[in-house]
Amino acid sequence: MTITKPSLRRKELVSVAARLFKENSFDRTTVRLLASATGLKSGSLFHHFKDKEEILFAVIEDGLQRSLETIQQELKNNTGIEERLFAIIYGHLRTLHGQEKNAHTVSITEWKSLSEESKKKLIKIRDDYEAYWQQVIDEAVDAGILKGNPQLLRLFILGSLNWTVQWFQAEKKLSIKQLADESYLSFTHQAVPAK
Amino acid sequence: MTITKPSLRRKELVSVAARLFKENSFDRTTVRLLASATGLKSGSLFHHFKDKEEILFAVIEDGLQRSLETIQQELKNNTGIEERLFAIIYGHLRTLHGQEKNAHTVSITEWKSLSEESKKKLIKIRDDYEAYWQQVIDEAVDAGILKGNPQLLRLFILGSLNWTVQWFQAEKKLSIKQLADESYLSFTHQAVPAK
DNA sequence: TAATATACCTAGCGCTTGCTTGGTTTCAGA
DNA sequence: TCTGAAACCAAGCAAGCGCTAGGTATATTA
Repeated sequence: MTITKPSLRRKELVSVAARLFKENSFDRTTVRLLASATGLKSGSLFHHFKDKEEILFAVIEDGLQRSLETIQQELKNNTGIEERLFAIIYGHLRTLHGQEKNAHTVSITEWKSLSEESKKKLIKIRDDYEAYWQQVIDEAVDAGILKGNPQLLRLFILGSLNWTVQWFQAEKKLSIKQLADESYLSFTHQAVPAK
Repeated sequence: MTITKPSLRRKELVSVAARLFKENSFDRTTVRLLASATGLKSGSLFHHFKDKEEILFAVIEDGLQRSLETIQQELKNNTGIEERLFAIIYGHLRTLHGQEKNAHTVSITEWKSLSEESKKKLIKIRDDYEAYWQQVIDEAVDAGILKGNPQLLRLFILGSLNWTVQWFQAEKKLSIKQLADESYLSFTHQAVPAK
């Protein structure tokens, strides 16, 4: 076994880094800032990570993994196509705006800051995630709930949801649930099915 | 008159900067890189701009102005609500992906890199732009072409269109016109009206 | 043709960045 | 209680950053 289980401190660093990367961007978050936010000196970070990019990698991996698990769970618990479509939208928005939201946000906004090598390692999780989405959208188009090209629909819907990180603030005017309701309505032209 | 008309060189710098800011981001575009891409030495940039942020300001101002003029023109040439909705979508996508696309893209992706002071100066153009959008969407909802809360619809539609900068490459698989068609279909559930 | 402003270059300053090195503390297991 | 590894710190290096100062070309106008 070469994989060492992440230490408590490492987990803390990933969590704090996620917050800072979201607030200031990866480039403008210095190792000194991250260190002082954790009560460490800057040099000590490199006992836990070999370089700054490895921190970003850990954050994004965490964000992708979490969001994947969330929608897998959502889809397991819902069978009807209307329920499934709403569930995947809601799941996506929950990991973007709920608790521990920062990592998923960073995995979207800072993907471009990863090295090509890192992208290669993480693309599998992303592809998995998108495959789940594509499946649901294909079904929804077949059922006549959505209209248009399924692949483009996936990009349009995910795009509009991802873009919410630019403007949505949970519980300010709208709850995450309400946001999901409205998104569902905009794309399907019908209200969310009552449970 | 305190406003001096921009020199040829300045225009060239803004255009090249737009390209580089889009390709590498503002933070990772050094003044040395921009200078050498224009055949200048790094110090000479500061004869045209007082600092690096002023370059970003000029790029974003250009991008906002251009896109505003485009949709104003589009709306002037179209009267029916279906045509107007399609026209504003198409106009937005054209400034994002057509010729001179870089500035509009940067005005979206690098807005957060502006100082608060700069944002204040430019927010007026952005507000104008969004007001045109809101107007069209309000009309479309009234006419029953779109379903849902008009304000949120604006955010969802613009979000999905803005997100295309992450994945769309003009003329590779789809033309900009086709992309606009598909977007219109996804949100309205009906095909674009024939001219 | 001389005067003047504009455009550019050379050289480098001062600062911040990610990261390293070498030594010290902390703490779990024998 | 001793020992070794893991976790941390103090100090600072090398490189890159935005930007400046002072001088030189180039072009315009009188």
